[in-house]
Amino acid sequence: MHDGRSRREKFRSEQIQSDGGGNHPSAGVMLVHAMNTTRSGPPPLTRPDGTPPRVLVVDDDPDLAEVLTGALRYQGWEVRAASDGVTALAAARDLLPDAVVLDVMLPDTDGFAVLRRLHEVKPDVCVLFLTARDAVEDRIAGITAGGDDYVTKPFSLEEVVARLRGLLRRAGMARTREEGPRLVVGDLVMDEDAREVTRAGEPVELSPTEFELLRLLMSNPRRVLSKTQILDRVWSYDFGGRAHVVELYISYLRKKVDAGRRPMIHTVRGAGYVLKPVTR
Amino acid sequence: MHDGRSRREKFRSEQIQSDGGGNHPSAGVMLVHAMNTTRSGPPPLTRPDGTPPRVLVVDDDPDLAEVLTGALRYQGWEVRAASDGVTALAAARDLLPDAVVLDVMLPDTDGFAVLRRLHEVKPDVCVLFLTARDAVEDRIAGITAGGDDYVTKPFSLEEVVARLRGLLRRAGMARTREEGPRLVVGDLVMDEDAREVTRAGEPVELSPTEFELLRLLMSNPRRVLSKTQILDRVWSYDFGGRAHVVELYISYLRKKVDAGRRPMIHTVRGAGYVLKPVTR
DNA sequence: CGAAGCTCTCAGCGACCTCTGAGTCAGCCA
DNA sequence: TGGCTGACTCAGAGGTCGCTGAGAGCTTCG
Repeated sequence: MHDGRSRREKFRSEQIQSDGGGNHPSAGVMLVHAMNTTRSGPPPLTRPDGTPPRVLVVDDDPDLAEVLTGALRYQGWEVRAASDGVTALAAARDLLPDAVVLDVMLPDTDGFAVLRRLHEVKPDVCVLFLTARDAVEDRIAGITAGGDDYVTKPFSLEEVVARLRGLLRRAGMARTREEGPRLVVGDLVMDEDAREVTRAGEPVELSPTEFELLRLLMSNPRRVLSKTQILDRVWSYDFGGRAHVVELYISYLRKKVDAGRRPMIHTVRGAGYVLKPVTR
Repeated sequence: MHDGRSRREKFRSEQIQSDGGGNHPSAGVMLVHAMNTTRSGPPPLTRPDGTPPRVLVVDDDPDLAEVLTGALRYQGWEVRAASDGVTALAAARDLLPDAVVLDVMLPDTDGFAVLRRLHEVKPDVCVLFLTARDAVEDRIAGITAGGDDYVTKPFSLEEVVARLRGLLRRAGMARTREEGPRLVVGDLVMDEDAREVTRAGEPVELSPTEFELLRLLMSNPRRVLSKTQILDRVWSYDFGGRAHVVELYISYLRKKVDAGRRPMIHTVRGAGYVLKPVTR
């Protein structure tokens, strides 16, 4: 099937360009085929009136905005995008969003100014900041004290979605079916908030990447995910590596999750990986 | 039928660019006439109002566009084709498609731009990208943000159709008769997402090609498929092999699917193969 | 400043898949 | 019946895919 080849080669050339010049190639570039399949497992969030949550995406990079918009819409949420502060405020007044994804670097206005005005429009809005890694973390830290959150670029889609889901949940959006922020597949249980995982009651210690990968698998039980899909969702968009890392991390997960027990992680040769409860 | 030849040559040259000149002996690879018979088979997808899904095919290669259009129409869907970004958007406004098959290499526009405009026209449209395996220029190998997907050239028609069906299903097109992503013929059951096949409840292990072939047969129960048709749909269009492989893989399938049981796979001498439920 | 942990690269091995070739069998027609 | 064509199967070469150990660069933490 489609392996990561084209992607890989492309990254290669990008890397060459950017290795000479510094950091990330213009973002947006390789966001790409991020979540090709999967409407995923966890029950959707809804507003008190039963309608889907409303999210406003504010970023001046149209490609990045497009990808984010798509990813969030895919969660079943109502999404609108804006490319600068002025447009954002207009959209906010119209949409009255529950949450805003806000790039702190905007062409016309300072992100924080926008933030202030946003709260005037809708006081209880929660905000997920997008910020460069080396940006003034203190200011962010100060701002996010109020229940907001932030992620640094480059990020993975899985991460943005998870954070946003966390914000919305804390802001009072209920899950329709279940209550807890827990993923359960067979005797494998993940508490997303506490970042704890247990298999048959026994705790499983995972590194951040392992956790993220397992979350993706548990969100899509019984569904084969290709290495490319996994790469696109778990790793950040500027990752230049090959699909090989996925194998590596699957191998790590197996050692920790399946360790000696009956395996839940299965390889489907030529297709990808599946997580499914042990059947007898 | 249409000339398989010019098409073949065209594909061949494309592939030479990308393969670096791999040697595929010219063979009677004739795409087309794969789907020029009448409809049947798997439970069709429908839109909520009962009408067939609408799909827009955007590709600047008229031969490829034609082949795709034919294959999708054969699924019972309403299909329109466009050869560039501008035409595509116009067609999208008119047709309001549920899904778009989009070649990322378009003469006039950037794939990202088209994608953005498409979403403006119809926010919930889902997109299947076609991308060259190593196209240096397509910085978008995929762009899949939401419930989108992509396939790399050269692809097999079967793969495109399956992916598109997956997208449509997840986008809310219900099957008229059945619900799940499952194909059922007699006691033979295929779960496309989990990539699992069972016969009379017992699991059947299949290699990727075997799986693809069986999917084609199960999508066309009780219909005779010629070896050429099978070759065209299961193998990618640049495959240089002969029809002999089909016999070989049918033989493999028989060992695994029919193994000792009453046969479901039948040979129609001089015509092809059929899959049908066991009758008594 | 050293230790520990995390992420990723590299390389080797083993298993599996795909396809070729050749030999055999089965059906069809003169 | 003999000859022909089409279909089936076996065996095997070659390639691909996936798994894992070893270790290097980096960050974090004490």
